[in-house]
Amino acid sequence: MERADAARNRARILEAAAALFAAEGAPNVTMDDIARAAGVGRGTLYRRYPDRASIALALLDEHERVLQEKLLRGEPPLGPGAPPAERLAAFYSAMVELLEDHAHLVLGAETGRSRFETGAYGFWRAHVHALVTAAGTPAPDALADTLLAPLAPDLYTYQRDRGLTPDRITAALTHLAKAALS
Amino acid sequence: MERADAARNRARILEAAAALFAAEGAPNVTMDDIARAAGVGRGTLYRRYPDRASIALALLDEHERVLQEKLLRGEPPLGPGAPPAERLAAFYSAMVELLEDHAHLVLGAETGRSRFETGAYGFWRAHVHALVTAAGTPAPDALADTLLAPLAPDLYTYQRDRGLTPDRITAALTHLAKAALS
DNA sequence: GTGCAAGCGGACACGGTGTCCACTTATGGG
DNA sequence: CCCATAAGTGGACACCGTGTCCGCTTGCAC
Repeated sequence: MERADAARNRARILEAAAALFAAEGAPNVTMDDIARAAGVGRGTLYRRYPDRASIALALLDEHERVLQEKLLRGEPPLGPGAPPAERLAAFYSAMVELLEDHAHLVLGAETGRSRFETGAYGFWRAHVHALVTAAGTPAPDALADTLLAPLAPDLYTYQRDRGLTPDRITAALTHLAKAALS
Repeated sequence: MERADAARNRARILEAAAALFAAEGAPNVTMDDIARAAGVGRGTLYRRYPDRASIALALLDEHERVLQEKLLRGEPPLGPGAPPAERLAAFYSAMVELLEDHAHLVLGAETGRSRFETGAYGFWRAHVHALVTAAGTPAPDALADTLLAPLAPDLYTYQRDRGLTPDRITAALTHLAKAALS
């Protein structure tokens, strides 16, 4: 059971972190900043979240769960029922939305390889792997990662900064999905 | 004009850095390590290379130039003359070879977004963009980045660590190339 | 009200980065 | 051949972020 003050502090930490990530960009926010903004000590912060990535993960968790639920049990084409190529295209489109809303705040903290170690990546990977296998393409193991690569938060923010619109990125991904799983 | 001792130190720095990157993995090597191994002071090191990424870049430069030359003026299918889909597949294959030889040593230093800021990425991007445009696909701007994403060094080392072989990765990329630019 | 464990927070040590400046040395002109 | 000079050198230093540790506080159950 969690003590009341602990719960309150957890909420304050997440709230403060979300605000700071949004204002400064996740990589520019230090653990110290977060602790100070939340009005807690460093020790308290580290007790729950050993690093920035785990805070980002906690902030993302809810949004990811919603999408995961839709993939497993939602309506086609996102959920089961549609042909693999269309399910992949729908997944891409949903992920672009998710990135558009949250990449600049949060995903920036998942720098480099740590991205692949998260549970979320495992889920996306399993989903795409199933689609790829259903479509009967060669080397499904490798192809699943390959098809997830364009969703790297780093790449997305880079593309957005270069002036590409979400629509245009989605268009490219839709073409890719249809072509790769035909 | 560069003084003789400066040239000698530059060579020693690059040699020491290459050895350390190979032995310890690029992210685990500090600037101090490199300076000590090269037998120069920190100031000397920083004078030429302000960070690890610039050292990695210098080490990669030669290999990248060779491939770039082949893309511009080499034999088909890598060079001009073959259909876009086959040129892209050949490019993927060559990049996998390059990653296999050097990713674990060097590309690890190009962490996160800095990858996109390098001249090399610009070159790959222009090349793929030309192929994509020639193939007449929609949203060529976005698609060029999308098709380069699977070559991220982070992803490559992750796939290799998970047991995927270069052959298998190349197979997935070949399928992707043929499918995307048909 | 009281005992106590969970929670708290700031002080601390560590390690890496990047800067700065007094010293050294190669180089080219006299 | 030697000297003036500017490029080059190297290590000391200050700064910053991280993560840990431990004495104190506080909520909770009885």
